Amino acid sequence: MDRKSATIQDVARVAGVSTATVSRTLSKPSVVARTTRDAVLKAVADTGYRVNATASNLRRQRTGSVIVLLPNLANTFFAQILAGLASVLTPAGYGMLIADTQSGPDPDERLTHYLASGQADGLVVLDGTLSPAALSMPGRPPVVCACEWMGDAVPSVRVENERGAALAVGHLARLGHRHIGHVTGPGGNVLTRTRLEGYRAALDRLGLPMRADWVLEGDFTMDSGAAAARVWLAMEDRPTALFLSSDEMAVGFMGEVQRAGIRVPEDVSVVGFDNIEIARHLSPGLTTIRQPRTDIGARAAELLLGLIETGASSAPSEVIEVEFIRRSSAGPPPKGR
Amino acid sequence: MDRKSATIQDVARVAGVSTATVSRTLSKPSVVARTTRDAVLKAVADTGYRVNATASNLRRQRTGSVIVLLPNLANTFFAQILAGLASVLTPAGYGMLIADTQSGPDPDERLTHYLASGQADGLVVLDGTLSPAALSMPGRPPVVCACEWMGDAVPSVRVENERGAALAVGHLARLGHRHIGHVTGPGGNVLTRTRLEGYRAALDRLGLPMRADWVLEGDFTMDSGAAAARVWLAMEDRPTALFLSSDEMAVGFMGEVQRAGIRVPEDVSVVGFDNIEIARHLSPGLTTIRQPRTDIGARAAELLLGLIETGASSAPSEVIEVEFIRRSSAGPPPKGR
DNA sequence: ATTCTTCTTGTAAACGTTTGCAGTCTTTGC
DNA sequence: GCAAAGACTGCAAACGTTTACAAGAAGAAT
Repeated sequence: MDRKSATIQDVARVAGVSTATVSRTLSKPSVVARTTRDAVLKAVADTGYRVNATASNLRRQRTGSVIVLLPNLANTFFAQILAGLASVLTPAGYGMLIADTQSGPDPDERLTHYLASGQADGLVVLDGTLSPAALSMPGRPPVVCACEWMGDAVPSVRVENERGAALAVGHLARLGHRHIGHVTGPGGNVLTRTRLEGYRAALDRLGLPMRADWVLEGDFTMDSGAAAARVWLAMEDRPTALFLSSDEMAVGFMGEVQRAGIRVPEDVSVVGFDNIEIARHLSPGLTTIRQPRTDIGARAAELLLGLIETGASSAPSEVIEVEFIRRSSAGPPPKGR
Repeated sequence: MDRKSATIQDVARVAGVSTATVSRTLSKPSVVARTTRDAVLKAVADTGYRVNATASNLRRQRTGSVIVLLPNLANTFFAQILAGLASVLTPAGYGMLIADTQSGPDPDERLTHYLASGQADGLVVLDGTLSPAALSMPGRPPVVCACEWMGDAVPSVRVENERGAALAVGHLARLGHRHIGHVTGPGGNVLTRTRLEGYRAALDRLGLPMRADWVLEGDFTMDSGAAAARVWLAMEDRPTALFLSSDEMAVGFMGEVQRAGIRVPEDVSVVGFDNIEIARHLSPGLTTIRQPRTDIGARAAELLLGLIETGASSAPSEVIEVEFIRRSSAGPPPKGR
């Protein structure tokens, strides 16, 4: 193998054919004759030729990569979705460019920037707080949302958020709880709204009261879970169980109340959402709603590749099933409640 | 703005200059006259021109991206390093391609593949189990290791692992522990070796016994921490304190012993390594050694960019400070020990 | 006035592919 | 035996930049 890697010209020379034939052998082998095909493949092997992706992309007017826009890379949740995305994109020959929407000043502007920059053949948006308005640009590359979503303009892959919330509340009710609180995600987030709605609807169906002061505002982070715990601790009339809109918040909540001497689930029951890896390693194990994050990523990638190949700009969204995971953080309410 | 984005030709025409001048205005403005420069910049603004990275890369014989090889994307630890890498690479105009070494069959082969593929201007390796032999290829792009390292052939960014271990053991000893165990990382890993060595040396300096059966084998995961806990629970003569080579293992360990009714730190003291986000949210808060992961990523990226720009193939490695974080998972040993 | 710098700009040749078009050579149908 | 169809292959023109080289203009030095 040479210092400089072989080009298609080298292969053509060695095989005694034109570069066109080499290119065709590699991209659509069916159109080239058996014997020449073999000769070319041998020459490819001999020279150690690898197609230069940059040149190929330039000629084919594509970039060979997709951009993933996410709010925060340093978050388990997104990392696993990334893994799912990568599992599809890499084999398909697409690179995955990561962009953190939080690091810059104006997230919306960054979205517009990436759409216009022509740096990518498609975008995956994991940050539902971005404004759909930015997407009105003509001739923009296809976009897919994963987990969160932005109206109906953009195809998305999401889970059954309402049903997840209903499962959580139903489990608590079945254990005997009649005072069930909720800790939400950040305001304005679709997940926040949908899960809150699921919680509300489930209480309604079960004939249980929903008290406004039992709905605490969080933002999906552990810190906000801990903050909610402090609010809960200070309450006069505490709910005996809480459904938290994310496992991270549940972790923060449990840690904080436990450090205050409260026992879970004897004194308070907790149900989370996500089933992050740590959930089963806590003490007690965290009862939660599983979202298959790797699958979500993989499906989103497939959806996007479909859009890219067909040139279509819209596609049906997908909803993936959630699963109730029973562990030990939720139990019967304390006596007398 | 047109449907098809403007090319350098369009800008040249609008500004009434040649494409060469446009290119120069954008890359080294100093060589073009003030007045023409302004005209070009105005034309750029008017046409909404953005340079086509693919064409630019082809001409400049580079790819504009670096590949990050990591063992497991779905891991908090790496995600945060990625964030650090991205914070430097993105502003510098480099894309970041993620490759999971575990997903394929032979990790070493994948390293070789990426080195030879010419898909990237440089590589960041986060998986120290790869073999340095793969790097002997001539004319390969520069490589930098982060966290882990591979002999002296490859420049790396790492933390003071031995000192970290010594801090952990020192703290436990100061609390009065004389029976200090250790849970290691996976065999063959440099971090495993170095931290084990730090643990051993610290015990030695303190005149404390080191018993082979108190050194348990783990692999940095929560599961392996839980497994170590089961081994510890079954011991006749248990150490009163453990230093675990990663926080994830400490989480797994604490959860498992707590579920068995053991209290931390009253019955057993625990110190981890990494200071992952959850450490302060556990109950009790996890005492640990902080590694600044975002910094590690950022430094590694800078090191790599340096190598790429200068064309050098080696550079001095960097060692970043660790910090002892005292929380509540380590306390005095039980009476009588 | 002539030659030499110093600045600034344009010309045109790459970079390594892919692909429409046209040409050659077989094969087939009549 | 000839025309038509089919199967392969090569030619050459893109794709959108960057940059070595040359050339022109304007001032400086002789």
